[in-house]
Amino acid sequence: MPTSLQRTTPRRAKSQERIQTLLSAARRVFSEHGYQRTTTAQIAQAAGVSEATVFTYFPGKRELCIQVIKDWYDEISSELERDVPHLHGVHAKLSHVVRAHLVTLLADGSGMCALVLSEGRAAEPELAQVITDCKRRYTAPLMDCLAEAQAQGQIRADMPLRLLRDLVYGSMEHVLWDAITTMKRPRIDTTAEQLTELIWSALMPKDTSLAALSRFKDEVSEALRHVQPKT
Amino acid sequence: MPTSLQRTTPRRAKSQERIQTLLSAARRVFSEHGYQRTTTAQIAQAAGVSEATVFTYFPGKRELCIQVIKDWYDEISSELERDVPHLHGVHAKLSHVVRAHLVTLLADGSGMCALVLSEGRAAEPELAQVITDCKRRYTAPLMDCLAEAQAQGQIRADMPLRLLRDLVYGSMEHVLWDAITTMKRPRIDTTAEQLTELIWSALMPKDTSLAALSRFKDEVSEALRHVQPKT
Amino acid sequence: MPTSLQRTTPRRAKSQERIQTLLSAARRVFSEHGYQRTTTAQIAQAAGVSEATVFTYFPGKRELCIQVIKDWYDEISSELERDVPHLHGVHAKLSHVVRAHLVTLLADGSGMCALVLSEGRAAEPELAQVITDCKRRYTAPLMDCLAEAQAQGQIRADMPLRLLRDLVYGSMEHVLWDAITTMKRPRIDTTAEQLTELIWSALMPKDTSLAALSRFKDEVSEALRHVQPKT
Amino acid sequence: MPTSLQRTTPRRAKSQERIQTLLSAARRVFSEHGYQRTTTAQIAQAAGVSEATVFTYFPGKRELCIQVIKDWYDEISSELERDVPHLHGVHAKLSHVVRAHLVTLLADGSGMCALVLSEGRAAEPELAQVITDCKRRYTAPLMDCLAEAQAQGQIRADMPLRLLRDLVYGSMEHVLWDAITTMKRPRIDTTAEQLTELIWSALMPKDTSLAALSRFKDEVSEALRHVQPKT
DNA sequence: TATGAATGAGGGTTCATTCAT
DNA sequence: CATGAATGAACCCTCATTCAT
Repeated sequence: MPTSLQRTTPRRAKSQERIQTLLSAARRVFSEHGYQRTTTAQIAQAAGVSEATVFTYFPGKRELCIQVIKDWYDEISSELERDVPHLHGVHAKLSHVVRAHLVTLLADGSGMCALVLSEGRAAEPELAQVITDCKRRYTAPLMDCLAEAQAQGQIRADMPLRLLRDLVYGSMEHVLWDAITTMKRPRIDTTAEQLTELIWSALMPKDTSLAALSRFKDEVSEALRHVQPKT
Repeated sequence: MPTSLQRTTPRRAKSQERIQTLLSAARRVFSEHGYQRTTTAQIAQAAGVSEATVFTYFPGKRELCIQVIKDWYDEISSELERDVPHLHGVHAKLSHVVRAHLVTLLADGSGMCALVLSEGRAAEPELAQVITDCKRRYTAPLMDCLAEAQAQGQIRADMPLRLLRDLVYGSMEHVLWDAITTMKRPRIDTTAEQLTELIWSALMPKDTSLAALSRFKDEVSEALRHVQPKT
Repeated sequence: MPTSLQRTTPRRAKSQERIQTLLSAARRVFSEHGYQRTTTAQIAQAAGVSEATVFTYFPGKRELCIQVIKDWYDEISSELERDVPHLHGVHAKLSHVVRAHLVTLLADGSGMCALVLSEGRAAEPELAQVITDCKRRYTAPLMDCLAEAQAQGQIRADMPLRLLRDLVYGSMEHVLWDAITTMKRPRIDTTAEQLTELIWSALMPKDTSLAALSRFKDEVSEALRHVQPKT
Repeated sequence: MPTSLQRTTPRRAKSQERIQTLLSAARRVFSEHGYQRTTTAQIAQAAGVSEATVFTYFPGKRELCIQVIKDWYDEISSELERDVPHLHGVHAKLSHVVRAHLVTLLADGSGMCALVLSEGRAAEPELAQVITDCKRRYTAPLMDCLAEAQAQGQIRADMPLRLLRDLVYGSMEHVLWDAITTMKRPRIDTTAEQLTELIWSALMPKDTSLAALSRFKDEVSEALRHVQPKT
């Protein structure tokens, strides 16, 4: 499609552009200073527009920040939703999610990590609620996987799923916040592997006994008999 | 015998009493509204004194909040330091710490939980620093125990201690914050036991062969499912 | 043609106009009450705007006052810089400066005199510094002239220039402050002439002797021979 | 008289002592920080008493400061009143007063100089009034002498006495304030001599013809320079 | 639509002074 | 008498938000 045609809807396009400019500027400023310490004046300046224009497109500072957070979660949630299904096995998925989480929140200098970790618990209740909601979708790919794994006995089923989520994401948040406050960036790969391993140990059914292994041996033998070529 | 007409907040109190009154009032208000949304006027009113009196005893709002937090951490840290040494075995200590943590932060209606969880990540850097420092002492009884246990091979030594701390306290914070935001108080006993059990599993030294097998099993199972779909 | 209903302080003014309005109002209020006793609320009221508007245009009370003082010194310094060079002879320049100083500071009811005399010595160090700096420029036309006159032997050179400045401006300040505190306005013309005469006596070289006059007579006679028409 | 007897009026003595302690402490603090920036708390602390005690002996901060200033002026005025009469001749008295003034205000580190110079013009009208009054007595020894000298034709009588006072004390104040703000202590002896000499020149009766000639010379010289440029 | 301009609604802090003990 | 304790009354400043142009 030719570029020139896109000029047929300049109004709308302009409007959308403006919104994007604002969101982008707002993300930058909110990331750097946090919600409370960011002023609408800073955002307007960063976006190169007047302060009033911010309020033309967003009802207020809070709503703008909410949108920023929603958009960001959209991005990283989409990524997970796109990638996780292609992985096979609970362990692989867990490993991927852990690594992706750390990479996303540590590797980029976006500061969004500090924003969501901080505002997720901040005094602004609406913000905290939005973050809580966004987290639900973000954690779904892994949680769904874990739920299924529990149902199939691949991981221990004697723990509420909710607690597993606390274990996984709580640990990671603690790691991240520690990194943020101490300003020491840990080796992401090592940390991801270690964290995965730790969590994995916790997830394992208690009865991973020799008996179970024995049963498993039979399964494998039987299976192998049916499989010849490299899939 | 004191004056027959006793007031809860006498108009003229001894310095120490007034300080306690103020700290107590401040703890109540800060707990309920968080640091930022609390005004010095609210604190003064809650303490039954004029706003200026607050500043007679504390240099400012921040310092008052810091003292509130320090005092609270003092209390719960002392408790741990008193009780933990009497327990024998890593598991017993872990179990106690987890349970005490949940009890302290969930059972009382003080709201201090929300305050420290929230302000520990909030925009006021000085507060966050104080909380970080207090946490160090608070987590020491368990962390010392875990360090020793690592040295003696009672728990896995292939993980940095720091990561174990993230696992333990991160999980708990997540549980707590979840409880705060959803306003659903979980069964403390059950949750404490389950959490202890989960963490304990993660801490156990790996029986390498079993673990490897276990993970191998997961991979193979997953592979089989795809190789011979719905046999 | 502008709107038929003109206000002295239109609710929406151009930035420059508002700044002028504020500076003008501030000059009035600061002049009357001095820096410390002036409140930002008073200035806002005098300018017919809200208190917040004051802070839209000036970083704070101090900066506003500084601007008021700078502007005022700009005016009177420019005047001197414009007029003094057209005058010939040290005496004429001294006479003009003294008269202009008294006229400026006594004749107008601006009260700026009291402000600069007072704040020039007040507790606010930044203000005092600004006034000191402004005075340097203000006194330059005369001081440069005196310096040159010293070099050419027209006035006594055995005194530090600095002391001559103290003599000239110290005397005048004392006269002015006396007028302010006693609320008696002296006859400006008379006072200016007398003060000039007093100072001039002090500036004269000690050796204005007959010998020098004798030499001078020759000079004049010689000169007159070359000059015919009325210059 | 034996010391023990003085103990028969301990109450009164104690009271007087306390007042002296307070005045002494107040002088120290006011001198250092100026009136406005001094708090009653500072004074109380410096005196080693409680803040309330200050108000037991003085109606308020202002009155205390007034007393401090009065006492100080008493001291230096008494000194002058004691010494000046012993001197003979106008010049000797002028010389002494100038020197004594500079010595008193520059040599001691009391800071009273800055206090009276500053508060003499400050926004607190009552203080300024007190200082004005004190100055009258302080300047009297010299002013009386000058008045008499005028009557006797020893110094020029064509100037109001008031103006001579402005000349003398204005010059000195300017010198002092300059010293205070630039923090450069001038050589007191040299400055005193030079200032005396300058002022003395101004005070001398005009030898009318010489003076007129002198001024005429200045005018002619200037004119000649323009009439026959660069001959 | 975009904005320059203006502001309402607080917030934290200071300090001279009062008063019951 | 001395004071520990308490406070009333300001004051400067911030900022999200509104509105006329």
